[in-house]
Amino acid sequence: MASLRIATWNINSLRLRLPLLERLVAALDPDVICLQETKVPDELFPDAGPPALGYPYVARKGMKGYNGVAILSRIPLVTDWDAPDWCEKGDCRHLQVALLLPSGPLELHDFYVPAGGDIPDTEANPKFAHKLAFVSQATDWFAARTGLRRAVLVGDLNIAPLEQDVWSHKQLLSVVSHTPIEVEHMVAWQKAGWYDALRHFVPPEEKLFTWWSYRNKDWRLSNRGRRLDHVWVTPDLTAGLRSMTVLKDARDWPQTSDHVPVSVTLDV
DNA sequence: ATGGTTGAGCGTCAA
Repeated sequence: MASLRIATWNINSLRLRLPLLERLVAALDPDVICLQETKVPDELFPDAGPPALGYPYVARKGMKGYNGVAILSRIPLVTDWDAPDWCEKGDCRHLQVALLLPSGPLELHDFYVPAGGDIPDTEANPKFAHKLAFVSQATDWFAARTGLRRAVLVGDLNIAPLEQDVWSHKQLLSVVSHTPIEVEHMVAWQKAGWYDALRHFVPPEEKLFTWWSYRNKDWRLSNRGRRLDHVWVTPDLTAGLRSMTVLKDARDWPQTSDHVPVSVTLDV
C-alpha cells in the first residue's frame, strides 16, 4: 500500500505559467499533475520544463490557440490508449494513461469538458449542444466498461453540480455551468461508475469552489466562485481516500489562472 | 440590464 497524490489544474496557458508550476509543486508535492487548457501545440510543448521540476514522465495532447491537456508524472506511465475522439471534433480535451505503480497499474483520465458558451439552449447555441453531447458520449463510454476499477478521473469538467458548488444556486440556475440539464448530465456520468472524491471530504451543505472569474476585482471578498474542477475515483478506491486540498492561495499568485489547483491523496 | 478580464496571436474567438 503506497500513498499517491494527484493534482489537477486548469493552467490557462502552460507556456505562460510554467514558472507557477514550481509553486504548485512546492505547495502540494504531487506525484502526478494533470493540466487543462495548456494552449500549446505538441511541437511547441516545453519539453525541458517538466523533467526540471522532477516530472520526467509526460503525456500531452495540444493544438493551436486553445484546449490542450497534459499529464506530468514522477511515476512511469503508459500512454498507448485508444481513447475516442469525442464528438469527432479532433479537440484536445482528454488524455488516458496508466500509472505503473508498484501495486499495479492505475487508470487515469484527464478531461477538459467544453465550457458551453453563454446561452443555455442547444438550439440557439451549438457550443452548449456540444457540451451536453460530449458529456453524454463520455457517460456511454464509461457505462460500457462494466466493472471499471482502480481508476481516477480528474479535470475541468465545467459543471458545478451541487447547490453549494456555486456562490448562489438561485442566481446561477440559468447560467451555463449550473443549469439543471448540465447537472443531470453530470450526475448520469458519475453514475456510470464514479465517486466524487472532493465531496468525500467536504459535506454538501458547505460551499466548495475551485474557480473565481477574472472579472471580479476582489475575488476573495466577493467570493463568487464555482466548483468546476473535479476528482472522481472508482468505488474500490474510496476506502483509500486520505486527504484533499484546494489551493486557494494560488488565486493570488502573480498572473495566475482563474482556476486553482486541487489535489487528492489516496492509498493505492 | 449588461459589463467586467484574460490568453492566443494578430482576426477575433474562446472562456
